[in-house]
Amino acid sequence: MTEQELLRRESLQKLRELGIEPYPAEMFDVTAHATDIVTNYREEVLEDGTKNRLNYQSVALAGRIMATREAGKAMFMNLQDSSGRIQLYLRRDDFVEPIDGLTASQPINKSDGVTASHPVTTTEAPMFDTVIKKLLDLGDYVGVKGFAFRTKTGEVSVHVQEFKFLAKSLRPLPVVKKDAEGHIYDAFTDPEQRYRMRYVDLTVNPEFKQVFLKRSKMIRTIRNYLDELGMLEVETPILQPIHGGAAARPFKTHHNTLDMTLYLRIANELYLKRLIVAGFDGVYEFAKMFRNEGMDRTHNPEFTALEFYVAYKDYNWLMEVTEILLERVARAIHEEGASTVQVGDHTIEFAGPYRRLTMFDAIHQYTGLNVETADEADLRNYCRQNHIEIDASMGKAKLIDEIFGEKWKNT
RNA sequence: GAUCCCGUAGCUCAGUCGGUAGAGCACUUGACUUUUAAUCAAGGAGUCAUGGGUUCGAGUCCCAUCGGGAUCACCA
Repeated sequence: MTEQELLRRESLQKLRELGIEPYPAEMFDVTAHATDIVTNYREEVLEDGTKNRLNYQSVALAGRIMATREAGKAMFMNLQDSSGRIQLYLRRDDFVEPIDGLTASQPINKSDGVTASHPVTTTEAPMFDTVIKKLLDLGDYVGVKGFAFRTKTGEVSVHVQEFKFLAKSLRPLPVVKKDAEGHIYDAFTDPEQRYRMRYVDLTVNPEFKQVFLKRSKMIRTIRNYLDELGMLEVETPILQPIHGGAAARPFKTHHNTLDMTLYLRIANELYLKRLIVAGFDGVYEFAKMFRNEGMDRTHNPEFTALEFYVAYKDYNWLMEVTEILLERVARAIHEEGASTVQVGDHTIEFAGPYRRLTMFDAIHQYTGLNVETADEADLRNYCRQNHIEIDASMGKAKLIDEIFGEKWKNT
């Protein structure tokens, strides 16, 4: 264990000795979220200059402590909950109640110069001095109760009156800091770490939650549309005795009771088609597929695919459905319902109608090659000249497919 | 699968010509009652991915292995 992990276990132990449960089982009733308060907090300035706080005067928030700043007998923290971050303000004077088992720390001997505006108390504040200042670590889950206000530097904050541990964090979190100009320090950027420890990535880079939210919206939009078209959502076998429906290397496993080899599906196509044969007019499935092949950022050994199959329709119908589906998905992931998506320097318009052309026309238009009049030898020649890999087994149709794949899909 | 690059403190990184292992943040101790990359003072923290080689001496040079990244090929 690292030094920090040992220290955190020590603070855990000390909390328990003080009778403070670091992992309470009872519910903490959350009544507000960080972003709502920051966005909607209101206050008015009265004629005599005093401020009147208008809302969020009794709130309870829960989240993780991501940063602390000590300022003498006050303390600032950043609390991060599912909505975002908000600053907490804690004052020593608010935590003067004794704690069983925690006796006299050093008396405060700075009481000589007490001023009226800052009534420094000589009372002990064990909750503040020991528990919050010493035994709290970055990353701890806490619940706080208090009221919203605006600090003199203008930041909407929560003045904490009650502080409770909800779950002590035993491992240090990468600390990402951002300065006033937006420069990011100590960013958690290692792609390996980010992919394998998504829970850490999402904690310290919460903006990536957007990816999860958008994915969920996309799936829900597709599901709603296909349901609207009268299709039935189904689930088909993942463990298959014969891995059909695609050409890919499968993961292999063994069923003990049946004593037989099974494969994780590489496709669900054949089972969906059987359901059409069985009499359903339309079926679809969001299906995890498993392919035991080379992987990179865009090729996951377990990836999710959507397939749908319908009876009595044709490709014209499918083109229309595809247009509508893609446009709906594009609009769904934008707050303002935009149908365009920015990819690098390109803006892609997902709203239909899309240009429609045949495979032959597409090839002709983008390569000048007329595959309709060309014979097999012509096609082979073209492939050789354009460095398209082919082999002797390929016939005319396959050669056209290869040319299309190389020249059109990449355009 | 091919080529190139990377692996040093919890995090992000520096480390010159081969000569005692460095910085910021995080952590520990202390000061500070509206701070915000808080600040100030002091301190602790490392099997330099692993194994081998060259050398008086290797984080540094060479070889191998492992892990990762980028590009290309293939696939979705």
